[in-house]
Amino acid sequence: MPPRKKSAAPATGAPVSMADLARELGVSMTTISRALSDHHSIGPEMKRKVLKLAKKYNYQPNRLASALRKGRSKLLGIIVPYIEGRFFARVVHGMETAARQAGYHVIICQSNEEEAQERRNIEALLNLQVAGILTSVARTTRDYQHFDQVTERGVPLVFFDRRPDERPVHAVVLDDQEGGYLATRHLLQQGCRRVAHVAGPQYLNIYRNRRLGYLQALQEAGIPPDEALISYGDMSQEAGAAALRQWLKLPAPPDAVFAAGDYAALGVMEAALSSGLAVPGELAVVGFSNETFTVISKPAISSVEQRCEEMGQAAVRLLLELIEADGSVLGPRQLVLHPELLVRASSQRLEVSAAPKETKPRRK
Amino acid sequence: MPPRKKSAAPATGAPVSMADLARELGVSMTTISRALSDHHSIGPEMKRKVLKLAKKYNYQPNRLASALRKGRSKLLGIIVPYIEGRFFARVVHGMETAARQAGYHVIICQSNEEEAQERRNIEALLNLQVAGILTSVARTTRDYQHFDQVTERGVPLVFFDRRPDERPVHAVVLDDQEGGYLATRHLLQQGCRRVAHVAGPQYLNIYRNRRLGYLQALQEAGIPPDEALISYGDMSQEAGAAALRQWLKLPAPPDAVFAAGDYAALGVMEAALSSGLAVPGELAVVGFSNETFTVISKPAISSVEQRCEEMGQAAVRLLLELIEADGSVLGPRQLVLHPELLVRASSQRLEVSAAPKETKPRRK
DNA sequence: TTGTATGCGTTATCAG
DNA sequence: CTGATAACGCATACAA
Repeated sequence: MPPRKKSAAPATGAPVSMADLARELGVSMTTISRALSDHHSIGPEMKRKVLKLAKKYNYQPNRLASALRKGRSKLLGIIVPYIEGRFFARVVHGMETAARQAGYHVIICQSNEEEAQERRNIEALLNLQVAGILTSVARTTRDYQHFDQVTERGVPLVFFDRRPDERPVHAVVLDDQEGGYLATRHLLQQGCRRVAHVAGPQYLNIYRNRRLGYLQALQEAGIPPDEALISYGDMSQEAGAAALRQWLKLPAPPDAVFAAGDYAALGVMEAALSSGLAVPGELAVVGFSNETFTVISKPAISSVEQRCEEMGQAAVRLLLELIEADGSVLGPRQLVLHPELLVRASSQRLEVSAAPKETKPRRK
Repeated sequence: MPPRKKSAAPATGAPVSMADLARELGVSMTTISRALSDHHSIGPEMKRKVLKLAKKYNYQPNRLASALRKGRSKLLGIIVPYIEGRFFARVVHGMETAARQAGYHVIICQSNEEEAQERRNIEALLNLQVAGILTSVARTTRDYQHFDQVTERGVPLVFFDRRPDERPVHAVVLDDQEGGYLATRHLLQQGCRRVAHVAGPQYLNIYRNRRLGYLQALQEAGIPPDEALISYGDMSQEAGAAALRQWLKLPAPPDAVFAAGDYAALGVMEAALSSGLAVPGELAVVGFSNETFTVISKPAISSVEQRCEEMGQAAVRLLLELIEADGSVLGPRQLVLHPELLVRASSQRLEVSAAPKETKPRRK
C-alpha cells in the first residue's frame, strides 16, 4: 500500500488528523487541539490560521479517539422493547431530536420484551462507553441487577414509561392514574352512571394506575365500584369485544366503557354497534393511547394522549443533566408528565354548543 | 482522587482492562488479547486461564479502543427522514434485528426531510467512524455530493426505499411499479372498467413507479389511459376525498380507484360512502402501504404491503457484505423486493367461494 | 501564549 | 507459543 504522505493533502478522501495540521502549520498538536476547541489560551491570530487550514483540508475530528481519551463518548444508549410500535417510535423521535440538539447521538437497541436481551444490550452499550442510557423495561424482566451494574459503573440511567417499582431510580413517566381519572370523570360528566372498565395485566404498573384512576373518579362521584364491571385481559380488540358481550348479559349493563387501550376500546365499540347499541348514545367509549385509527374510526374514538415526544425529550434532558452533574446528584429524580384527554365522537353525549370536536386541538 | 489499585479487583464497578488481567496472571497483554480473540497461537491451557480470570473480574472490552486501533467500529449509521412513521419504524426494526445478529449496533439519525440536516448527519456518522451507512434520501435533497463523500472515505453506503435516480449506487428498493400493477390488475379482474388513480408527487420515484404500474395494467387489459382519471396530490386523506368528488362530476365516473397511499384511499372511500356510493359494489378501492387502519376501517381497505422489515434486513445484509468485501466490490448492487397485494373488503366485488379474506394471510 | 510528554485500551508487528 | 513495543487520534498536566 502507498506510504502515508508527508504533507496533508486531501487528494483522496483521506482522513486528516491534528498531527497533519500541526506539521503543515509548523506548530504543536496542542495548539491545534486548543484552537479547535476554542481554548482561551490561544491567540486570535493563531486560532484563525488553524481554523482556516482545518477548513481547507476539511478536517474532521475522530470522535472515537476523543471519547477514548476523555473516557466518555457523546453517545446515548436507548433500549426499547420494540421500535415498530407507534408509542416507542414517537418517544425515540423526541429523544433523537433532543439528543442531536445537544450534540449527542443515539444508539437504538430492542429488547424484544426479553430480559436476557435487555441484559446483553446493557453490556454492549457499556462496552461502547455510552455517556448514559435511556430505557423502558421489558415485560418479562423480574430481576434488575443488570440495571444496577450501569449505575455502579458510573453511567447515568433514566427509565421512561415503564420503570421498576419501588426502586429509587431516575424516571420520566406518564401519570397513568390521571389519564384513567380524566377519562372516567369525563364519562360521568356526560351523564353515564354505570361505567365499566377494560383493564390490562395488573402486573404492569401502567395498567394498574389506569385502573386506580378509574376507581378514583368513581369514588369522587360517590359511585361504589362494581367488580363485575371490570374485565381483565390482554387489551386486544377481541378482548374488548368479549368484555362487552359479557357485560350485555348483566341485569344492569354499563352505559359507558373506559378501556385502558385503544384496540380494546375499538373492540368494545364494534361489539356494541353490531349488537345494535348506539355509540355514544347508549354506550359511550373512551380509549387510551391516541392511536392513529382512533381519529379514523366511525365514530372517532375519544382517547388519552400520552405525549410521547415530550416524554422522550424530557428523558434526554434529565439524562444530560445527570451526565453533566457527573455523579453529584443525590436522590432519584422523578418527572411525571400529564396526559391529555382528547374528546371525540365516541363519548360525546351532550351536545357541545359550537365547540370544536377535540377539547384541545393541539395536533396538526 | 484515589490512585489506581495494583491488583485488579471489582470492588466498585471499576472497568477492568487487559493490562489488569495481564498483571494478575503475570503474562503479557499480547497473550491476553490473543486468548480473548481466540487466536490460534495460544495454548489451550493459557486460554482457559485467561477466560476464567476474565469471567471472574467480569472483563468487558472497550469497543472504542478497539475501533480506534482497527480504524473501524462495529457501528452502522442509519439516516431516515423521520422515525415516527410506521414505514420507517418497521424498516429500522428489521435493521436493528439484523445488525444485532451480526454483532453490530445502529445509530439512528433523522433528517427531518432536510438536505442540510442530512449533510450534518453524514458528517457526524463519519466522525464516529461507523462501518457503514444506511439511508433513505430526504424529500428536499437535490444535491448528492455529501453521499459521494461517504464512499470516497471508503465507507460503504446503501440506500433503501428512496434512492437517487440515475446514479450507480447500492440500493434495496421495493418494486413499486409491481405494486401499482398488482393493485390495478386486481381491480380489473374484479370487473372494473374505469379505474382511476390518486397519484403522489411525481418527483418521487416511488409515486412515479406506482403510477407506471397502474398504466401497465391498463395497457395489458387494452384499456387506454385517461388523464382525467389521474389526480395528482399530496396523498392526504383530504386529497383523496377531493379527487373523488371531482371524478363524480365526470360524465362517466370511475368504478374503481387505486390510490398510491392508504390515507388517500381512505379519503376516497369515505367521500364515496358519504355520496351514497357502495364500496366495493359501485366503487372498488385499493390503497398502498398496509397502514394499521386499513384492517380496521369499514369496509377494510385492500392495500399493498411493502415488506418493511425484510427491506431493513436486506439492506443490512447488503451493507455487511460490502463492509466485509472491503472495497473490492465493483459495480453497484441492487436488490428489488416484491410487494404483496392484500385483498380486503374494499375491493372484493366477486364473491370468493369459501376463501379467506386476505389472499395471503401472513400477518399475525 | 505555546510546546513536550504521556496515556486512554486495544491490536499489529516484530522478534525471541 | 509468548513478549516487548509501537501505533490509532486526541487531550491534558506540566513545563517553558
